[in-house]
Amino acid sequence: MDAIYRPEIIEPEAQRHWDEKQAFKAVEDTSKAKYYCLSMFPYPSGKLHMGHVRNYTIGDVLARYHRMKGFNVLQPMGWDAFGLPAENAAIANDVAPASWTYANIDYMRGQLKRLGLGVDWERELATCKPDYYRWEQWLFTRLFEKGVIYKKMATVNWDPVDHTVLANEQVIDGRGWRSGALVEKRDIPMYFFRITDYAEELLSGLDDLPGWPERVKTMQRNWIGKSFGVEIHFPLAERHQTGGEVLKVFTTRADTLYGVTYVAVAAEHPLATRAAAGNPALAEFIAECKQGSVAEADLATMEKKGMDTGIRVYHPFTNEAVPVYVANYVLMGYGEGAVMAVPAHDERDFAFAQKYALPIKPVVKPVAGELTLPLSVAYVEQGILFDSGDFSGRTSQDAIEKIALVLKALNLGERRTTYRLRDWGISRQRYWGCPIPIIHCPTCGDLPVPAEQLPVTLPEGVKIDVGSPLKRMPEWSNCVCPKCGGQAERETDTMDTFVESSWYYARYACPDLTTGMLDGRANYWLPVDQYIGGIEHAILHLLYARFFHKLMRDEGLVSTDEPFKNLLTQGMVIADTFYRDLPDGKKQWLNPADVEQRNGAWVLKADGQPVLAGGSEKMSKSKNNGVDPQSLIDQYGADTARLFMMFAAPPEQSLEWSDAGVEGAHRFLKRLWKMVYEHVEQGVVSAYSGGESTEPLTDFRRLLHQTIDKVSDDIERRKQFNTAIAAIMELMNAMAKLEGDDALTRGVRQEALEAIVLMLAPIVPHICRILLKALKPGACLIASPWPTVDQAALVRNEIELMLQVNGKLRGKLKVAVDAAKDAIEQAALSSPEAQKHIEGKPVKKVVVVPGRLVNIVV
RNA sequence: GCCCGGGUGGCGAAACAGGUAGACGCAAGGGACUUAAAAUCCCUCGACUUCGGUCAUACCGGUUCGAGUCCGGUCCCGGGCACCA
Repeated sequence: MDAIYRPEIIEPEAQRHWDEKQAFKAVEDTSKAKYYCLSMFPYPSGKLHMGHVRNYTIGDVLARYHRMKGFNVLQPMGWDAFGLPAENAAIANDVAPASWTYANIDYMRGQLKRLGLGVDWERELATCKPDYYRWEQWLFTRLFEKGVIYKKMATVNWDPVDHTVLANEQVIDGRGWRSGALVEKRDIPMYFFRITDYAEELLSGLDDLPGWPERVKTMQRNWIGKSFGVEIHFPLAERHQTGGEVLKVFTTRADTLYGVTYVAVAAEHPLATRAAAGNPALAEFIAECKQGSVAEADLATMEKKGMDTGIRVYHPFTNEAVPVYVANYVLMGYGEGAVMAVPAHDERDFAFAQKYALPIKPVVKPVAGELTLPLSVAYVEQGILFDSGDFSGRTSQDAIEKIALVLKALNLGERRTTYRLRDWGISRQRYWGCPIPIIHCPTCGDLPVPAEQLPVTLPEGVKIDVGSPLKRMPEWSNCVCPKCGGQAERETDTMDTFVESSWYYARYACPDLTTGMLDGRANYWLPVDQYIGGIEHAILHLLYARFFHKLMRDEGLVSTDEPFKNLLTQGMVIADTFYRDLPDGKKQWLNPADVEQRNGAWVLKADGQPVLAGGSEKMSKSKNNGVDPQSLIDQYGADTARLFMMFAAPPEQSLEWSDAGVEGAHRFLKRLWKMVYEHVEQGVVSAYSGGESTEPLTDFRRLLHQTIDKVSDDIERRKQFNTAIAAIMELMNAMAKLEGDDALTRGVRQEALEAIVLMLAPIVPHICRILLKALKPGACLIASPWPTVDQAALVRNEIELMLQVNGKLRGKLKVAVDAAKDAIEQAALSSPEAQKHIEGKPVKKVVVVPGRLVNIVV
């Protein structure tokens, strides 16, 4: 064994060794329990950033740990290779998206291998390859025929200067990021997945996922947004006849029906369009509402505006006329695109009514007490109805039931359950994505591409500028109708990249399959036992993947209901952002590595000129604040990078990036190396295996086995690696104090070092491989089992209790481990520390918490 | 704006089920070794203190013998909001 720790030598050697042995090749084996450990695959943005290192190290620690515990482990890796950044890079650097993407994949694969991940690289896949996306297209055609996919109009961000559709990210302050033009909303035809058909199952299925973090399930529940309410019809004619025209609204607060003072409809609502026909001012307002982005965050924060349509509807019970407003805050896509407004009992309606001097009519008061009138804020709680006709005096809950019944009898509404969840629009007017396998025939309509003609291959090597080149490639889009044989055209839109990432976890089971999407191997490996990824995917990706799993199940492709049994959502690695304002009003984002602080101000290192700080955000390409781990790995090695990342914070917590402490992690590995070196230099010894002992050795062995117990629990149950590492550090500190070179002491030291090396192996595998071979010549790390706890070593006779008087710590008390409660009380009361603070005052009671403390209350 | 998290020493954090606040590490200061430096090793390290203690887990209030942990409210930071992935 070398006296000096040299990661630059031992790490490549270990990686070469594992490669040659195919150490991490996963083979289906029904004789062993399987463990499918999956980290979310990366988008090949160019270089790894610290968030990737965190994600993949967590996954690798869990995979290697379970391997040591005897599981048949699968840990694959691949590339989420379609997407917008490739098009942006292609425009900026005048390269084809495909070659940019493949070059990034090659570079990042090298970086991942350098991290020493225990990945089965034979299963690697890239979603931009036809052998992957052809099965996505195949499933699409089946779902299209089944009616799970349909076409309808949808609103997008339209850049009127570049004549292109913009992603929400590309709209900055209501303007296109490249052109600077004011963005407009535009309706275009798109394909949709009927995810709302699965809303109920997606919601109830969350209850069967005990291995998911509660916060993720809460977010998904809120996103699906099941609400029980009442659909209410407001007739358009004063003397309503059954079958006459009505305006439908949905509300969860039917109890406030008598407080309705206006009805608000979305700008796209047919009633608004009708009213605008003879009203230029209204038409102009509706046009104004159609400006700006479609993002909900923008809609929700903009100024609430509205305009009277002049149309009146009639209250279903009182027959009073109610004005219909067009309001920019009403969403066409939710409910009926119309809401009944009750200013007295809804904050948003209250503000709107005040702005437009509309009446505010309270009809619900608290169960105990009265409303102070006039209202200064909306009263939004439920309560007791008043001024509500026959319903006055009823509770809100009761009134909702009764009102629904009466409406039903009048044929003017009924109880209804709605979901906030909307169908999933997957059409993208972009080039670098999976082509939607549809053929448009002027005589036969929209037809799915026949299975034998799949895949519809995306032409690579295409140069692009603004917009999708597919729309300008008739040689690609012209085709023959599979039904009538006439001249037809291919769909030129591509799919949302969330579609690819919704099923890749299943394809890893059989990435080489050329005759189908999935085979029986998928049912061996699925569900994923442990899924690890950023919390930013809590809703969209994880919901879409759950949905897709159910679609595949209903096609008979998989046999389970849910794809991911256990989920670990790692916190974001965030870093400062810096920028400069460019003359054209755009921002130039600068990497934190190129920026430094001089005299209290941030400047660019290159030119010394000031830059602006933009706050901390998750590391991303768009904000250029990713920190490349490469220099860290080059300088200290992969083990140090892994150890440092795992020690910095618990996985679920967000982590502000700082490299302070890297030295410490490296120092720890050097210390470990030295400790093993000095031990083995004295000759081979076998580990302590029972028999005689001394008090210090018994105490040390108790700590050793407590540590094994704690580290196992930290990794397996708590998935908290920082405390596992801290416990091992404590153990090593205690061992450093252990004196003597006699055979007994050296045997205990051998036992401890073997355990330490094995416990650290999932985190820092390269160094542990060498250290284990030094400790036990001929031993193979990746075939070694996890250390076991010697229960006998844990036994103790005496414990220390905290002694409190009135909840304040006053001393400590040593008692026998099996001491009776009375004896503990007596010992506590008679102790000098307690006597001193009792000062003769009467003792009210004594609280004894077994194994913890005694509290004397005076 | 809405939904979900978070806030503890100079810094990253620990305290797992309401029971010793600050484990472990970083930085800093002091010392040993060295011609010197690096490396390594040892010690100190929340604030105040009359050296008895007192205060302290973003802020305000509550429950409890006892609150970083539970409840109500406020402020700040991060994630998501359906076309970034």
